[in-house]
Amino acid sequence: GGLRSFWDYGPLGVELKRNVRAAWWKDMVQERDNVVGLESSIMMSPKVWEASGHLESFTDPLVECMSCHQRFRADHLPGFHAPESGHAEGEEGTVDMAGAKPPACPNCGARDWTDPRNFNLMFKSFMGPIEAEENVVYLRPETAQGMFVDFVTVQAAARKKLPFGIAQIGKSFRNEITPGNFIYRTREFEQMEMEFFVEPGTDEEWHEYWIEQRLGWYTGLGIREENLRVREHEKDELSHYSKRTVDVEYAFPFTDWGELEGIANRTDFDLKAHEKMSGQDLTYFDQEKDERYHPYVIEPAAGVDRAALAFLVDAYREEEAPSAKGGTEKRVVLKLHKDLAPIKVAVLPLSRNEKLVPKAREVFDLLKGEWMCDYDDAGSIGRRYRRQDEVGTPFCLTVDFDTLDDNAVTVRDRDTMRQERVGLAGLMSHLSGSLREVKR
RNA sequence: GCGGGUGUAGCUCAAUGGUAGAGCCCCAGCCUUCCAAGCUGGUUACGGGGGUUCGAUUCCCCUCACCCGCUCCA
Repeated sequence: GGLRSFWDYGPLGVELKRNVRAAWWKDMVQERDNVVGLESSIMMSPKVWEASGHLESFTDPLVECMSCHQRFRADHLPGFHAPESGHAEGEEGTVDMAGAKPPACPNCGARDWTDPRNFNLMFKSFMGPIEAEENVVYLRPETAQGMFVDFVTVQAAARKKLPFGIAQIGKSFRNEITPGNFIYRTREFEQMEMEFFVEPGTDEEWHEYWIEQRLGWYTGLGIREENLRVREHEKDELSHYSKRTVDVEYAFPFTDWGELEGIANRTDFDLKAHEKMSGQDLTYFDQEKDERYHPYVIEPAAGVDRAALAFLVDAYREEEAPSAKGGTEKRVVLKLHKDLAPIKVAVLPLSRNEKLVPKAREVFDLLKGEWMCDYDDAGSIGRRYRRQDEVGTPFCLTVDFDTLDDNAVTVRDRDTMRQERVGLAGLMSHLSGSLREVKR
């Protein structure tokens, strides 16, 4: 049996996700001299979540109509007192009867409610053998706090001056009330977050910069522009830490638009909050200006799983292709960007002929150290091409009887289905050129 | 969590109160030497538990999971 909202990625899915992470890391860390990486732990001192506001603001007080069983946020209905914030989930509030009747249910009009109940979105556990309140620990609901808590240490160790960023990829956990839509909203998910620390006053400009950068990342990896948009958050939907947030949204087939990434101006909220809680000085010393201040933070926060899903959906095509019998037939092909394709090269002997197989193995061995390759000798060559098309493999190499004489293979292109003859001596460099990242 | 719906093979479906078939896929062999060919054979399923019954995939209950809506976010 499964567990609601938890998913496993199979052999191809795990490669796709690895490639999404790698593409992000390359773009955000490797190719920038003002961004460094970090891997912080999933469990942190509960004080961190107290300081960040997640213990308080990640709590939704819910009431349920006893008549129609619809649920509403208690603080959105007049007459309710939510449980005092910052306390344990499950704690009950009260109905304020001083204000006459309880509110009418917006759905059915009844006035019969359950008591408001706090629902915190953080998973919790207990550290050590005693399951007591003082031993409660939380699974992080975002990776960002690691960057804030470690800000001073990383800044000093990496010897970075503002503006600079700290990037992290890792799992986060949120006890969502309603997960769903496959891997779109899950309770365990993976984030790619970067906190970019800037001088206050330059934050709005940098915000614009990162919005543009992040859009370019998606389109550079093949997402069609018409399926992307940027949406400004309304004032009342801003997170507790945010001055301004825009979402990068994708036109998922199951919803009109769904969020891929949030790009937030977190101001100096987090650094100041941690400073207050810990007593540690979290200011930055600006040598040129000879002053100390709390940097503002611009945060592009993306979901690995959502990005993978968007890339997958966007790449799926059904095409008319000529068939061997003369007519046309449907060809299913994943036109994934080459950087994202789970398998880069498939090695296919034309048949299981005893002379072809060892030669094909030789070609596979030649390439396997450099790229994720597949070896397949089962079925007709046409069938094997289509299999690779379906999983988005950019190139198929066919070892035929001529190979035994000319030491060359046929390189077949996924998108054009065209073939060219390439000698084994130049095969590596040929493929390197073909698979090289498409520069924006 | 609440309301509604649904669970049969990897996928799409079928049948049945007497323990399940098909197409596609997959595997093996033959054949075949560049775009899902053909022939032969083969693997794989009633989500789980309980009840009624001589017998349950079928009827009932519970449970788990998925889909749609409410709600939320990376």
